[in-house]
Amino acid sequence: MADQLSAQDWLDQGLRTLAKTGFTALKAEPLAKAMGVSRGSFYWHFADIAAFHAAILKRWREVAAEQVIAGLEASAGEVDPLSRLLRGAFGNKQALEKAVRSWAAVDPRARAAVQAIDRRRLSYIEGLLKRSGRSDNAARGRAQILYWAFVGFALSDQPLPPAKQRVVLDQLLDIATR
Amino acid sequence: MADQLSAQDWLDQGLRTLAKTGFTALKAEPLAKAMGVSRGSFYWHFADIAAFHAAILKRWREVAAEQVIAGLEASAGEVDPLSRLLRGAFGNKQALEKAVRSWAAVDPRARAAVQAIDRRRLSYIEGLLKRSGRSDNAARGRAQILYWAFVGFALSDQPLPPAKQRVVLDQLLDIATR
DNA sequence: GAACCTCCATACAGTACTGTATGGCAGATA
DNA sequence: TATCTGCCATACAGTACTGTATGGAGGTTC
Repeated sequence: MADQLSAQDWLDQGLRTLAKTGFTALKAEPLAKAMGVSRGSFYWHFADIAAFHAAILKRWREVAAEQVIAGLEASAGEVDPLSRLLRGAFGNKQALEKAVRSWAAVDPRARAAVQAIDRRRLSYIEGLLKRSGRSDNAARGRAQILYWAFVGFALSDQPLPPAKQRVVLDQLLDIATR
Repeated sequence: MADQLSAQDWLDQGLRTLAKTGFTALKAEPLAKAMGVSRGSFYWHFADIAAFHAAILKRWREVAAEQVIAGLEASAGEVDPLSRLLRGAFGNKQALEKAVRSWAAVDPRARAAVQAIDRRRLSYIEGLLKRSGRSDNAARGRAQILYWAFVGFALSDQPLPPAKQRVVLDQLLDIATR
């Protein structure tokens, strides 16, 4: 990060504070203060707050589904991808996921982004379940339930003790593969 | 609702707008305008915004767990309570649930309320599962997964078509009772 | 019927923002 | 070296709130 800022720098900072403090902190003045510049920089790179929000959501959509799925498919073959997906999803903090979904309850633009991501991920999980030999109907239902459980996990902020986490993960895999 | 307002009237209006517009609408001036009075009434019934928020959360805690559980236990006996619980939970809109959980991602007081409710409901579901003959370990894991799924459902705003909803509910009951 | 007490309106100062207008500075361009 | 351009600071007006102070109308009490 040079002494000159780019729009990307603002987006990175935006995603960080989004994950850390929530969408209510996505405002020009506090962000500028956190980056050690004035709002003049902000309003040079973005037309207004709405444009900044839109850019943040667009950036999130890029990272949220594609990156994860691409990473999974790339290193596929060694283990069951569904198993690795569940372990990855239920093993991390998901702070950004939580912040965006909280945002979506209030802002229709965030809601649209979340809905798009949901469709993308759901159909991906559904495909994985079918690939491991489920009927269309069963795969659709299981995918929905597993994904709901992930969203619930992401929103809940009581990190399970590792022992219980293993038990829950085993049961999740059992539900997914039975 | 007489022409004189009570603190309870303000709380009712607060819960309505919370479910409808989200926690960002819980402000004195817009609420007063919506009720056709001035903020003078608000600041007579509540010390400040923080006190109003605390009262809203307290009220939500009263309704959120106790009312549901009490209603279930009262009319118990005819069907499996776990089945009725799931049908009730996954069959309604849960707009208030969504609003409060979104709030909890930003405000620590809302977060505390949600955590308290989560513990209450989780242990209740766990008890139901044990009652129907599960081991402690299995009941704990299943309860966590089912509850996560409920939270995910509550937060998601794509109402399933009734046909798919029946499929998902059957699978949920299968997961719960198998 | 005069002193309450409850509930609300109005007016004020203060805060935390947004967006715009303008000017300046440092480096690239010619 | 003069100019131009990309990036930022500063200053201003405007908005949407919060909280407080004060007063006033209507019913209650003695």
